[in-house]
Amino acid sequence: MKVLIVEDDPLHRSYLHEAVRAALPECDTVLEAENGHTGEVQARQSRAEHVVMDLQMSERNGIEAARTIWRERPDTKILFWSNYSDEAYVRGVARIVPEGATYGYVLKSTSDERLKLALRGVFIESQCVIDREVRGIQQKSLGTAHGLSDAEYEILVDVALGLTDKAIAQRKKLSLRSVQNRLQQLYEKLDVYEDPGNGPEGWYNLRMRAVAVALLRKVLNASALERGERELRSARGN
Amino acid sequence: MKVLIVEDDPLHRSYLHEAVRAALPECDTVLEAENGHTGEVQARQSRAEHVVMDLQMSERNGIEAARTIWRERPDTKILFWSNYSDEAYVRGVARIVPEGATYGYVLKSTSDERLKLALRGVFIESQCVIDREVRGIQQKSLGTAHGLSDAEYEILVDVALGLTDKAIAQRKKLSLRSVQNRLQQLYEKLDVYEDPGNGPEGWYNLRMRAVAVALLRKVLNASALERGERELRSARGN
DNA sequence: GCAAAATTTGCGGGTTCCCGCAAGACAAGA
DNA sequence: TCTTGTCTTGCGGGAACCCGCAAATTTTGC
Repeated sequence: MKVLIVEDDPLHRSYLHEAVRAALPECDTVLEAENGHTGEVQARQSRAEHVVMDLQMSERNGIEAARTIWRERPDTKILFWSNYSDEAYVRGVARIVPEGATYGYVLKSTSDERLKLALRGVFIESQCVIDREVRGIQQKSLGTAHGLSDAEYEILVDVALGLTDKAIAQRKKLSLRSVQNRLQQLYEKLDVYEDPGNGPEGWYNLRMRAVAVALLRKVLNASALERGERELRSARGN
Repeated sequence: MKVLIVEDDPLHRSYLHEAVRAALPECDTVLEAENGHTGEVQARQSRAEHVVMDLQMSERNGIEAARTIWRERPDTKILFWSNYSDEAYVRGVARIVPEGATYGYVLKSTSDERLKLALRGVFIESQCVIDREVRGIQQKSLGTAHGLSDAEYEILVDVALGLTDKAIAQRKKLSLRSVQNRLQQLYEKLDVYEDPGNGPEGWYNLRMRAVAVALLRKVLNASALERGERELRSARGN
């Protein structure tokens, strides 16, 4: 059994190495990669079916890398291992998990014990192991309470990239007014309308404010923006 | 001699602990804090004059903590130790350094040797030690080439928070038109005007696009936004 | 102290955004 | 089939944004 570790921080990498050795005596080789790009290459060459993946690496982040790995071999088991449980990351991972794939998502702050359980759960028992905190975010993100639907999320990204309503309409094959409707839903859900009595009226530019709120709440983050920007550019150049 | 380490990641914390022990034999006590808030408290209680500070911690980030520490004792020597050299962080640190204070800024990816040199340089020799990469960002940020002036940066933050032109005018005590002028400078510097021939005209909402570009280039980041939001709220509630 | 340079301000207009209103489109269910 | 609910689209208008132009003001350099 082979395990590939993709993690850019050397300290965390060697910690993971130890953890894998300790948790999985049946594992005979542990490979390491220091960013998403070399991670993809290593996974392809070594045919490793078990991967521990950091999100948020320079060069190429974990979500991108995981996507291409899963595209090539959808039965690869991936344990995501991240500092943050930003809604944007959780949503990003959920978007790329193939049908029936087994994966896990644990925070770097979890105990050694929990990490060990996650490693065995995902790699040996083929369970999906998701940390409580992360699970909480996932629920919130799906629960219609103040969670955004996929449609709303996509339009949020487009707006955040700086596209006009017209451009979004064209991209999404919708009428101008429909785009604006979705925007209004977004404004509602993100609770952007001003508290009456808190400063004069017209204090906020709703469009911008919605994005600001999304960023502050981590519904959106820089890495999601980068992803959006790349997609936009590639859509242009075809 | 006392050294206080403020760092939320336990692995990095113990690594730093070792590094301090090795680099500074004259240091008799090493204290640790796991976020900005407890860091401030520890600094106050222990009267430590030497601090190694992570930026980007939950609870209270390094810039905030450093500011209050320096406010109480401006001669404290602080070595910032961060994963990133985002322009927003570099600018954030530069904003709070008191006149004549000695500090350093090194990346977590530097070698043990360079870290050691930085520790001795800042704490013993009272030099300012700044990593090459960080220095590069600093230059770029100050060089008028495509760097933003303080005025432009501030307006960028206001826009990014979602304020209307009118609101910004009021806040900054300027006329509406002046705010719009500053915005135009911003659009120019961030190079937001579309490549003619790249899609139809009117593809971008300049206001939003400027913020998106700033985020993508790390001129602005989530932590700068949070800082702005706090300031905004406190300005409201007085 | 004065002239040049940079900033600030007002005006006017074209464009985009924000949104209420109401008429179609489509699916699920009685 | 008819109702009910959700989603989409068009129309219209008020507000905000973007910006060229030119006068007023402040800052800078000598």
